[in-house]
Amino acid sequence: MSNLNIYTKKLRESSLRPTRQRLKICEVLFSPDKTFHFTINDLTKILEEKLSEKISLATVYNTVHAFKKKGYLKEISINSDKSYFDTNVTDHHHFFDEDTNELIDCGDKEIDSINIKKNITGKKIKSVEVLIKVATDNQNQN
Amino acid sequence: MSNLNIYTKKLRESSLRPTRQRLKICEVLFSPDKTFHFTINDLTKILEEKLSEKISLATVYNTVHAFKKKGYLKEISINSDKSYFDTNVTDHHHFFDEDTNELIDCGDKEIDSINIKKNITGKKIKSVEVLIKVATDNQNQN
DNA sequence: ATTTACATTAAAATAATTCTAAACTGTTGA
DNA sequence: TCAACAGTTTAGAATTATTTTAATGTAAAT
Ligand SMILES: [Mn+2]
Ligand SMILES: [Mn+2]
Ligand SMILES: [Zn+2]
Ligand SMILES: [Zn+2]
Repeated sequence: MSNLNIYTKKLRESSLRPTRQRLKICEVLFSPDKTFHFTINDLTKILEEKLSEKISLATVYNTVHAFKKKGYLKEISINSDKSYFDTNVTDHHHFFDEDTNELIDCGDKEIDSINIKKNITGKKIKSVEVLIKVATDNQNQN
Repeated sequence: MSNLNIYTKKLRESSLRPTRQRLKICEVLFSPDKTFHFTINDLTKILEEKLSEKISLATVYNTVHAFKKKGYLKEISINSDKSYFDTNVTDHHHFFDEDTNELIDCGDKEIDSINIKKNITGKKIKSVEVLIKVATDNQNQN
């Protein structure tokens, strides 16, 4: 199946029509051979570079959220003013480099599986994420 | 030592003078026998209820951030528009109830200790946090 | 008591995100 | 084929959390 068909399928499955703008977003998100992390701002900058015509912020937000809802993108929990997204939607954890504000994958094999002994009555576990914050070892003396 | 002296000490150690407003914030944060989670908005509402005089939002933000920097408060990573803080500054993990937007502690004993087999060269681990998102088991059919 | 440094505050600024409403385009069925 | 409809794009406005500003007030040092 051609990339274009793959993108169209993903869009249709997300209840979105395959428009010019959305196909361009797909190309940026899903054609690289490596998965990656991005903010809406990152994605918009990449799109502006690759694209002759402008693409509106609202369209980027809408499309990313639709993909997230469908499970084609994942949002990462970080205390930050902006949201981070991940094209790697498999279960995995993250390092967050506080110096560079960069997310780094931590595969399932690099961390022992999390065993939770408590449960919340009436509630089901939707996700379990480990976030490991790292920084250069400056002994941060207040 | 009286509560008042404890608050004054915490403030001084955070390089803050013990003013009327800040002592009130301390009372709300540090007098309950149980630790709790809050947003700036929560805290402001509590203060408004307890207080005759108004306290400015800027003061709440400044004081909370100073306490966080000193380690008297902890910020919790959640994908949300607002920041969550915790008066429990010991190492522990969290459940986040997506229905109610409520944080629930998950003590160290309720989760096996996290063993990380990977490290980032030149970087030191600052924190390891597990966030378990839960929700009522509605089978969320897109 | 006077001086100084720090604090409080209302209001403005900033920044991420969402909403609005008008113009546009893909899709469908007559 | 093509009108009609439903969904889409967009610029800009609105919203919301947070930070900054700058004028005024207060704690602490002398
Ligand atoms: Mn923040
Ligand atoms: Mn968000
Ligand atoms: Zn990742
Ligand atoms: Zn907690």
